[in-house]
Amino acid sequence: MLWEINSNQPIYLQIMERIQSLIISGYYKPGDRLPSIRDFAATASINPNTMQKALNELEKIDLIYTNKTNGKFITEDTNVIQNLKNQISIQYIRDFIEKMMDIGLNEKDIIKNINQYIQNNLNNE
Amino acid sequence: MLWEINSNQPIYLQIMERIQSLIISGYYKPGDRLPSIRDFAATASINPNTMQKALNELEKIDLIYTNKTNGKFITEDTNVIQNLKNQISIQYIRDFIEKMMDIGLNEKDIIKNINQYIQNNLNNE
DNA sequence: AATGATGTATCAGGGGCCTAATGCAATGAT
DNA sequence: ATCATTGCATTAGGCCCCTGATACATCATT
Repeated sequence: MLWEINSNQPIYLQIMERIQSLIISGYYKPGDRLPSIRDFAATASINPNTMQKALNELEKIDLIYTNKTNGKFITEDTNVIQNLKNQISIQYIRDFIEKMMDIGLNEKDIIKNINQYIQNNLNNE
Repeated sequence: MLWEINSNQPIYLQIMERIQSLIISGYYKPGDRLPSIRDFAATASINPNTMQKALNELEKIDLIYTNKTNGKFITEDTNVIQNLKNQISIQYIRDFIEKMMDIGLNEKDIIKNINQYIQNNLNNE
């Protein structure tokens, strides 16, 4: 698993989004136990305090919960996960289209370009 | 013109990308003179130092140039602009697809979702 | 009962970003 | 010549982020 850190955004937000994706994609399943903060931080090569901050963000939106001193676990409410997945995907699309239109491309350009990109780069099957 | 500032990324980078889009989209044309740093900063409601930092970034990639004490101007090399536009659009597509796949969507999902979004939200003509 | 693992909290130091306030050199306009 | 404009540079202060170190309470295990 990769934990690439880009310098232009707070690390704790990048980690937050990364783990969020792992949950939404199903890599981590409802009820799964996350690694301990210390282990998790070591794996991601960041400070435990920073990892804690990232996990707190995920707890704020009910994606994970804490079981006393047993650790942190993925929510068992699949609706929370599915709703977030829908919301995030729409947000990604919205941001993407906005950026593309900002540089002067219209709907047709966008559709054409992305189809072309996928044809050229992703159909390796 | 809107100058929305988001808190999770350095302001000078957001301003840099914003002006870059204005050039790429053709709002600012080759040879156009930009507002003075002081005026530009006031318009965007940021500090002149921050605006200067943003403009320096644009100058680094030869998108603008400085004419002594006359001000800063858009490059007259249309190739630089066109190449950057191509590069940026590919980068946006790449980042978008990566994020979408990170949350568990495949190529077909992506194409389907974005087509659906455009159908529902952008065809107001 | 003792130990280890876990979450949680705090403190100090450093770095980057942003603002505010100045100052300076060069150029164009008057 | 004088003045305003412009780019450019510097300094100081504040804020947030990140790290490193440390400490504490709780729970499960032994």
